[in-house]
Amino acid sequence: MDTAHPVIPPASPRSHRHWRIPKHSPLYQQIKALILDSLSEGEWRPGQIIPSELELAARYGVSQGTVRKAVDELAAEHLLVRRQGRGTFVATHTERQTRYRFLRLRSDKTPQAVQESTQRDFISCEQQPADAHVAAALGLQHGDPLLFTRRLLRFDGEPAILEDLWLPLARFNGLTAERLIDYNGPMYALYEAEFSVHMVRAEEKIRAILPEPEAARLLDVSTATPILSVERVAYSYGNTPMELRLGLYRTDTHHYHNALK
Amino acid sequence: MDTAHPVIPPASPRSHRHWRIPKHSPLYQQIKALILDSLSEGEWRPGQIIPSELELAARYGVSQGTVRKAVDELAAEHLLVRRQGRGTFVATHTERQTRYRFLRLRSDKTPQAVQESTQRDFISCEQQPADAHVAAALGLQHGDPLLFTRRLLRFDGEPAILEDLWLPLARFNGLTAERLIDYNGPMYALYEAEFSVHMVRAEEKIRAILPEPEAARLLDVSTATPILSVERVAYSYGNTPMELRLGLYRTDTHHYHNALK
DNA sequence: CAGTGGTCTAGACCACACT
DNA sequence: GTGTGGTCTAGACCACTGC
Repeated sequence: MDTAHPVIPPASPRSHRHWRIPKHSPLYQQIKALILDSLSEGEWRPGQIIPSELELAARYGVSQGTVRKAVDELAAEHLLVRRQGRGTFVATHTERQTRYRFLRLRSDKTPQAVQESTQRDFISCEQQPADAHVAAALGLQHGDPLLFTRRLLRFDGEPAILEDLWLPLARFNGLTAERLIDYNGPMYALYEAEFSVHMVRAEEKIRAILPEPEAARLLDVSTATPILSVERVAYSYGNTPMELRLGLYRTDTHHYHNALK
Repeated sequence: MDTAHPVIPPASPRSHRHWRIPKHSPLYQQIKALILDSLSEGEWRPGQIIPSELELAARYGVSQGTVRKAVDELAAEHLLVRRQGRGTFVATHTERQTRYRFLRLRSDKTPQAVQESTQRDFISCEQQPADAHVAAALGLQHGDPLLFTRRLLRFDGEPAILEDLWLPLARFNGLTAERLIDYNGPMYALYEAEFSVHMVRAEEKIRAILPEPEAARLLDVSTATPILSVERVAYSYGNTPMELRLGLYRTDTHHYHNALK
């Protein structure tokens, strides 16, 4: 087996080590970092199975327990998914369970369940240069090419979210407006399937605002109806910002649900 | 040593076990539940040290590794805090790090840091019977006695939050209005110090609203300024709801920050 | 120095899934 | 049955804290 990323000297694996481990960081953290590298470099793609714990242990020249601790943490961070008896898989946003992981808007009537019938209407979808604000949020240069999209999301037919979305074209290989136009589904699933981009985490800034006339019209409310403004930056593996969203949420019929831990 | 909660027969600890473990749930989960019991029964109070891993292992008749896994999970859930070389402690809301764990409002100017200078003005503080809404949220009977409090929080002198708060008197032993009136600090710290009530988690419903004239006046905004409405139920150890809050957050100068993982 | 949590290993066995 | 992750144990050593 090719030891692609030797943490440690090529290494008699079986016997106790008597040479010093370079005590920079714990071994399992180094293993975690190596697995993360393989993820961000695309060695294992979203949805795919990764090598078994014993294989990884052999590959990195450490014990199964050490690999286990590394994988445990990556699973806790939702980067990997363990399935007993089957193996360990690269996490996805496509499964039922994780499909709407970042969507916090709930209906006032059925506060428990996640939205079932979601309808998406594209309002516009075009290439744009980055203005100062978007460039700052996404770590780009002023004027860098973006794909801009505006969509209206309806829950059970009722307008619920008006969402603007900016994607840096340089980070989505082969993305075009046409590609998105007739896609109807969660964006994060598309990113994974078409561009091997997996969103790991996101940060939101939430405010109460009054909508512009155009937004009010689309959301089917008056301009005097307060609206929740949700600005989100989503990050991929290396803490690289990949997407900026500005969502306008109707909270007269819905609410934003947050669990504090 | 008194084995107060024997998971398993009193137990020859040293030799390998050959009797069957009743495979209801993993051993470490049972240990976790026992530790949780000791926490909710007050055997170890907030801030106090709990027995060492080896002591717990002896007490429950399991290996150190099993105790470790149980404690690891409780630490991940912020119920315990591990300190290398010192011991394991019952988590508190009083430490610098965890002081404002549930407060998500950030200044637009200094989005990173947590609020430094917070001033609290009590507006009212009185006993009340529970109405239908509060009773439902806190799992009480209609009419059960509550302590109601309204406070205005200022950040750097500027009004930022107007907060209503309901506490079930039956669950706060010896709580009186007088006790709160001249207290100036985070509520959760007071609950721990005075009533041994530790908040473990909370759930929030967030909406955009227009404020009533009275609220607008106190927050020093017009009644046409949209305000963030944050309804929070906070839970103690046994998922017991202990507190209902209704916060009105100014988001013209601040924003609600949320990290999605 | 002794005592604590933190890391690492090795090996046994269990529970589950696929074939 | 074989192979996977999940649990449990035992023991060695490391890193930190406080006496």
